[in-house]
Amino acid sequence: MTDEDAVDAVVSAWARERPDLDLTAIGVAGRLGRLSLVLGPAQERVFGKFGLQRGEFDVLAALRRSGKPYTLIPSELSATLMMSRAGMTSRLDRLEAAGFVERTLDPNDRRSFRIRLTDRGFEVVDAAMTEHTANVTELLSSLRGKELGLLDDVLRKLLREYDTP
Amino acid sequence: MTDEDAVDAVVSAWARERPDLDLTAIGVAGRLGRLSLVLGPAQERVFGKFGLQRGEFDVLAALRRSGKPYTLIPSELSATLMMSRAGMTSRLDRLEAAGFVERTLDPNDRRSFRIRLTDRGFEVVDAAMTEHTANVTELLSSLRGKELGLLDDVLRKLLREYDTP
DNA sequence: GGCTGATAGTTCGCTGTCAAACTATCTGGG
DNA sequence: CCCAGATAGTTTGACAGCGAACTATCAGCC
Repeated sequence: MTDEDAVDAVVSAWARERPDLDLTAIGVAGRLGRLSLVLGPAQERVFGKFGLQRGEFDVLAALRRSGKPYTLIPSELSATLMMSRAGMTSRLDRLEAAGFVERTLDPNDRRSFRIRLTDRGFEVVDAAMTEHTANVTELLSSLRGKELGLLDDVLRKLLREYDTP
Repeated sequence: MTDEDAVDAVVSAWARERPDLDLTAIGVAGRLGRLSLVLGPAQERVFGKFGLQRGEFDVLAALRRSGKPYTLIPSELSATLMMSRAGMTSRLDRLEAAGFVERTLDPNDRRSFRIRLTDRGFEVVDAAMTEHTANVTELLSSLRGKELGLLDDVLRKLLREYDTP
């Protein structure tokens, strides 16, 4: 025993104070929250090495994996990255100032732009992605093969509720 | 088939563009991130009904579940909630202004304070916790009994790496 | 064809958090 | 005892993100 972690301590404290509640789900939610609180900074450290923050990497990554010509529209970006358009504007400002993306006019829709990855952006995001992948693999390495797949399945099932309602 | 979700699409796009990478872990990390991006706001909605935001609820909850006399020290709070002390100062300012906590002097250490839940704070956090618990149970309700336990086990194993190094 | 509503992006004001600098207090070694 | 370093909390300055208001453009309907 003494295998109690921080979340177990929280749950058992609640069980003592609020025996009327069913806390089964609270423990899982607590672990999920705590995990992203730990995993987030652990990933940001890698991005920081390339002068990027998480959100900026996400933009470059979306452009990179879209394939040639590495071009997307701001509203596509803000939708797939689940953030506000206002936030996307300032992210793109930063990325453009850093020389990682270019804004060019969209001939079909003069309200919009085309965001294109520059050569410099391409190089940075590829290098960052290589290291990010290795880092995440390492971060999850305590799960042996089958467990990782199991976790993936459960998370997929959970996400299905929200991604495609 | 056609059971591809947003994360699958991201992973297969990466697989096409970067066949040199082992993307096994990226999918899991993506799902984890996306899940908290969805679950976060879903929980905040409940807290908002009580005039609280997530972080403020966390403080009140920590005080509440600590049991009588519902009193903790700021540095304890910032440590268990994994946030900076500067941030805790302003959270406590807000909570004190709202009448949910009180700052009283610590007779043993004049650098420090005792943060105590007021009666009003007690009522609010108890009501919020009741609803929060029901909400989280609902949010995770797509997982049938065994799966929930399974997820919990895997997350616990993963967290053990970081919580107690 | 021109008006109405929807859409794309930006600007503005606000807020929560952080890191670093600062003050006050405690503590342990000499 | 006292001084150096650690510790508790706050203040300050900076920043990313959000929602709402705004401008410009598109689309479709009569």
